[in-house]
Amino acid sequence: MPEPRESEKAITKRAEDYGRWYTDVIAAAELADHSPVRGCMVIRPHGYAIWEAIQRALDRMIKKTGHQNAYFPLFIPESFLKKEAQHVEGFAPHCAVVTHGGGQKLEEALYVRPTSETIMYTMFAKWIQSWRDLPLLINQWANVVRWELRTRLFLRTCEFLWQEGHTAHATAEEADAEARKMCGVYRTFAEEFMALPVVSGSKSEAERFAGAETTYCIEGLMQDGKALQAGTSHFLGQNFAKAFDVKFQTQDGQLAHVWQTSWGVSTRLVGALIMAHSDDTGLVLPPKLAPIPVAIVPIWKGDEERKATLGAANDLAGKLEGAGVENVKVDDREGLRPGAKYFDWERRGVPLRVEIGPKDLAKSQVMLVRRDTGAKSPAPAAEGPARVRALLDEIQKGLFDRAKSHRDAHTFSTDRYDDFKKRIEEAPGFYALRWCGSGKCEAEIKEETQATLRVIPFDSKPDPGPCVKCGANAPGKRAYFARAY
RNA sequence: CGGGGUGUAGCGCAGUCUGGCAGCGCGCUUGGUUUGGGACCAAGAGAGCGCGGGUUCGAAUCCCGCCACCCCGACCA
Repeated sequence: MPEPRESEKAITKRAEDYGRWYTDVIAAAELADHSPVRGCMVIRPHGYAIWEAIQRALDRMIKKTGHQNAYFPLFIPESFLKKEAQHVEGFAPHCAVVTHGGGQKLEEALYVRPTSETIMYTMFAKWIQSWRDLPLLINQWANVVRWELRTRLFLRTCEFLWQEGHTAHATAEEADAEARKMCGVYRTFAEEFMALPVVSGSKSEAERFAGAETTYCIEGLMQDGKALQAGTSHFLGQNFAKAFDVKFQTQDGQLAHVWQTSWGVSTRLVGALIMAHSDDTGLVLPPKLAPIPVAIVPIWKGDEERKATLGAANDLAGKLEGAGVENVKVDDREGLRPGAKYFDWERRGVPLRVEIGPKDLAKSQVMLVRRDTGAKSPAPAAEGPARVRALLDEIQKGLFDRAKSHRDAHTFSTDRYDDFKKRIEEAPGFYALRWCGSGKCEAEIKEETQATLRVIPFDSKPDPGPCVKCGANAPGKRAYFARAY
């Protein structure tokens, strides 16, 4: 690809400064902007359209697994938040609190929700009486607020959008299975829609959600070798049920607390998408989540050619819509030369560009250009719609494969601590290490290497041996450590 | 919250040391010619220099205070 013009702000090269590159890509693709309120972002139309695509696909999956959407209040009475000890300890310091309303000081302060366990389970307690009311499977799409000190667009902002699922079950086994199931749903979503390979598994005690018994997660690896938690799912045990008195009568007439789960993904996924696939030219989006999967650029000289190529472009767009490819964009802008249009769509991450010029019309063909590889190939006009569909599938798969080889190439294993310490500097990525399970070793590793325990993968076998840090027996699976966002 | 940096037109910057009435490129507007990888010509619009004080005949430039944002570390989806 050609060098950007000097006069225009260039996108910083990834190799030069990955953080700045990330910011530049977001600006160039007009995904989001910093708001006047510190730590908060404005999601611009193109960025929001990506979130909507994520929502559309994920909402369908959540409903297919039996959950229903509902909506709970933004405000949570202070006393609710304080009912579960671990939970309040984890969240209270990061909350925004409303103390006044209607010009008067409130009797009880209202917390702006950092997550909705407490308000939801207060209601669950009212709704659940019998085992027949279980399982209760609720999801909500909402905004939440956490008073973060250091923020980055999409990855960490004080307010963010997310989906939070909350369920109640009759048995621990069922609830744990639910938490695992939803982690699996996230994994499928990440891999099939985002083209992002992830490692799924459980978190360590130190990394788990405040108030949970177990936290499961999916972890992706970004192009710079840093890990990103892309989704979490928690088995809450009866911790909240006891705090909020969520009880039901069993089939044999006993009174029992429910077993619960909660799980969520957020607008952080948009950040993951950006960092997983984009390049030095700008945004690269997987076709399944691209607001505009195909942009058709007619090329003309004079009115006659304009009419002919624009006509062919509109014709193809119509056929694509008919073939199930929605939101195809015909770039009929006057006053912009074709090259300028190419750059424009490339920056915005449109997966496939179709060029139709007089030469193509003469040969009854269209020119197809992939965003991910830059490969340009002609296709007979009659086969245009079919070729476009096939190429979009190829791009979706190609992005996943590329991300997966990158992930695999940056997943290492070592048994020597000094080796790990050295290599995490030179080659960031996942490091599969034997770990004795102690929080002390985990904390020391973090202190000394800035790497945290990201995940203990589901699909790996126990590999007993000495703990990489203390040498004590590590009987279980290897844990994946990485530096993370 | 600690360390570093930056605030001048929508964006990127120059001007600040050595005070003298704000400039360049891109973008934008209008008209025309263009259109197979960021078009060209012409004419325009647009900021009073992050905010508040001060010093001075005069402050974007000097002094004091504050704020915001960015980057790097401690906490989190």
